Amino acid sequence: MLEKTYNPAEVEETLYSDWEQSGSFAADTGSSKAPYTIMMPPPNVTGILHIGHALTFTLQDVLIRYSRMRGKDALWQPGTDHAGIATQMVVERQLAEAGIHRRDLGREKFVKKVWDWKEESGGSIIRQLRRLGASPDWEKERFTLDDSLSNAVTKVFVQLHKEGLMYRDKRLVNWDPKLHTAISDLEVEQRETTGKMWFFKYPVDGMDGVTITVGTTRPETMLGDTAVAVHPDDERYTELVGKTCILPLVGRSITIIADDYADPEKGSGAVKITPAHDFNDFEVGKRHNLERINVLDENAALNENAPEKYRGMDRFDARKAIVADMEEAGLLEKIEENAMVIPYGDRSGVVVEPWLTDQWYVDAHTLAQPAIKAVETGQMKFVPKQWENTYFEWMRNIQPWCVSRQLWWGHRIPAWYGPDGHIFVEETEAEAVVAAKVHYGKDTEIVQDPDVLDTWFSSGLWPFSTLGWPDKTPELDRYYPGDVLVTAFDIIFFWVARMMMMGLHFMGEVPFREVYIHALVRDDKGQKMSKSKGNVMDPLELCDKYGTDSVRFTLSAMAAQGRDIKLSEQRIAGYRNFITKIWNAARFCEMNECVPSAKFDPASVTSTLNRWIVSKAAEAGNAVAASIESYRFNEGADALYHFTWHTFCDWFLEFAKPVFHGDEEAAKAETRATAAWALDQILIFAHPIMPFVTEELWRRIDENRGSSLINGEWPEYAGLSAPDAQAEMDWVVELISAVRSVRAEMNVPPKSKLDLSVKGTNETDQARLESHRALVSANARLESIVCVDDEHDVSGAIQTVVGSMTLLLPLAGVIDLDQERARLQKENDKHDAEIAKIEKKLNNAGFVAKAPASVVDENKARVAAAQDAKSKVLEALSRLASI
RNA sequence: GGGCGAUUAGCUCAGCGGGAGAGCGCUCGCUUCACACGCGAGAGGUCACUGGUUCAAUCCCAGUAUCGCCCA
Repeated sequence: MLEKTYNPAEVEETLYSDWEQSGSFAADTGSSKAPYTIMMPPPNVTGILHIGHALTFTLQDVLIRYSRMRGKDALWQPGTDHAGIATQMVVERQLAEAGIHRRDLGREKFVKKVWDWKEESGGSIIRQLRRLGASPDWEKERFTLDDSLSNAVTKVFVQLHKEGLMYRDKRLVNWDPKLHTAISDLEVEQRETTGKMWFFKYPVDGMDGVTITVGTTRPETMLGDTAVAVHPDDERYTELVGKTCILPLVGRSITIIADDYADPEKGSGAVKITPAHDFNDFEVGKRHNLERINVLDENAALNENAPEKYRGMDRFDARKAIVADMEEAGLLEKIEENAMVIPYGDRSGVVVEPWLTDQWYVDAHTLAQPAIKAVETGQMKFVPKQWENTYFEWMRNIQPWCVSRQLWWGHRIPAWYGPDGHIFVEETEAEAVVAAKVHYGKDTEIVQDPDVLDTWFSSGLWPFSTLGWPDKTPELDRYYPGDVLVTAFDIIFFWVARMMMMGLHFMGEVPFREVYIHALVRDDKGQKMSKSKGNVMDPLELCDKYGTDSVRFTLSAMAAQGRDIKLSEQRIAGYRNFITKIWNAARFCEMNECVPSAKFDPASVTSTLNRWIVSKAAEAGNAVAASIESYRFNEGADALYHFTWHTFCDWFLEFAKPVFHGDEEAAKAETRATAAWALDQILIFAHPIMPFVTEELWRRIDENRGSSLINGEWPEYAGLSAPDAQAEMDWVVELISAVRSVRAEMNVPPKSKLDLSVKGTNETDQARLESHRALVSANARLESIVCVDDEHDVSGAIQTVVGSMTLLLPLAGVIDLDQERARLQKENDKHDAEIAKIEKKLNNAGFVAKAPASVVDENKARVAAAQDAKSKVLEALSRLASI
């Protein structure tokens, strides 16, 4: 006997390990089934499961479990990402607590420490994933720093280099002065702030007392100025172009140049040019062949190129000092408030500095071309489609991708330098040594590049590196390309774009056919959840409180396309109740000896009631399947919820009660078998979303099944449609609802049973009444049901209209005539409104002429029905008047 | 500045060219032999605003307002 409520805590762990140990999650390379592949976006090894993970992994698991039940050989490839900066920061922080800096340890020891940390505390997110019920093929779990994946990274780097798509260049990078590494454009967060603009006067050479005023937001970088620019058309400055001015505090003579970059509207119209410290100025510098003077060190403090006084000062201290010194020199014209955007490192949270360094770059522009084309031609599709725009926008304007990082944790760049700086890019040191010998004509000492690669470089290879590439493995052959990638929009650039470029370049094929972009779970202010903002919700706490299935169902039900999710705990509680409802439906079936049978054929049932529920179950199952296949998880969840609660529980089981309590053995047997079958269907099509409770019930309902639901088969619901049975049961539902409505409005005590007389019945009505007498009586709480003719005395009866029938309920003594009149009047008004609305349409010649015939007919039928009902109500009203 | 999205019941949100929906909340009545995490019956909405297209607009188009996000 099932308990009164489902207790998730008791079953989840057992079921999960049972699934895992029985190999239910494993893909099978030798299978004759068609493959279905999802690459799990590898979470950071430092990651803690947050609600966004819960959403994305739930949806992926729904797809995987569904596909598995659909007879596919499903591979959900799991793993974790080494997360260069994030992981290094975690370990550095730990060391810092012990007062140790990574430099004290040295590279080798430090990297060892990180590995130790990874083995001990890393990957907790993988354990948390199990709590979520996720069913990836754990045997195939990978880590981006695994030997085989690292090997792939090296190969890719070397090949790209050989093809000229990977190169070293001296350019401005986004330098993080706290982490001491370059970061890519994507890792920079642009924050709007109100800052200041300082107006400095630079004395013009040879023109006594004449100055040119430049507006700047970065006074400290003036020490590296190598020009002043004005717009060529700016007449205020025409005379000064070509002349030189003196850079105050430094004394260097710099040229006044004309360049379109200077905006006459902004500031004074003249702008100082610091090619070594500003991306725009760098471009201007290139056009005018200006010297690049770097005045900052790796900490963003002033370096030896600055005048002695400022050397070693932090950039912001230097700013104050310089402004003060300029003011003292009488060269500070004014200070204005200025709305501006300041770049911050997304990991460190400090202001990022454009800094001139040598870095490795990927020619993303070239790689992007096939990746753009693949989406244009539909080889890869975004769902929802609108995200194509985001993808195209970025891909078409893609910048060289800086992939080197000045970190120790990550894939070491396979490049070695000779004494003269000559670069050797090879897969191994041995090969580099050989190359150097060839190049120099003798054994020559070479030194490996100390840098590592951007984490996203290896992530970009994930769809094929995890399958064994560059080896030609059976897995690679079978599971690439994947079917769908499921992710949030925020990593379209970081990851999706990179996988597309790498996949197309190295595999010659897109890495996946579709990308489903789901919502972002935001906090109550609509803010993106992130660790740094500290506004994360803990899905595991919710799982503890409500059960994992409740959380999964809630997330699925809210995963509508195109809008972000604001999650409320109340809603989870509501869906927990749904699970209890399923549980109790099963309990009811158990109490009434509804046992599933393998021999049961749903197409063979005979009673209207059973044909009806079979038909409805098939509809629901098909609706859930179609929803999942089109990534409309919310619609699938709705279909499931509605069928289970409002069709199966509210009506079918209630209708089955009189059968179960009756003495027609054949009907009883069929209805029991049908109920058991329908319940099984609910478990089947609920399983992808709610794996635990469904599996538990599947086993508890029939301990001799010998199979797990996870390995169950999703039936083809064909040939089960029964429109006649549906029409008939709809009629019954309407009848019962009408009686209940009157009872409630008239405050009839629930216990008292009424005698129902029905007027205006046709043969169909009479036959239906006859065959459903028991269940109508039970559900409407009736003592008797009789059909009467038009002459029947209705005095003292409440009347209500259902279709062409008028229901008469004897409520003499309880009827408040005024109340009853008001009730009927209200009903009448409703019909009037309906009739007016439709007639207006039908009276429109254009409508009748141009609308499809079916729509016109439908409206005609509706207005006829409403008129019929109205006349019945009017009749009732007139009878009332005559009492 | 450019782009995208949102505006529907008290709240959170579905729907999207021909009958306005869900969950929660609210009201009334029920210890009805599966379930009070329940059952039954209800209340509640000029579908942001203004134009346009159409026989027909909550839905399509244009504009306005407000809010949010992304990119520069």
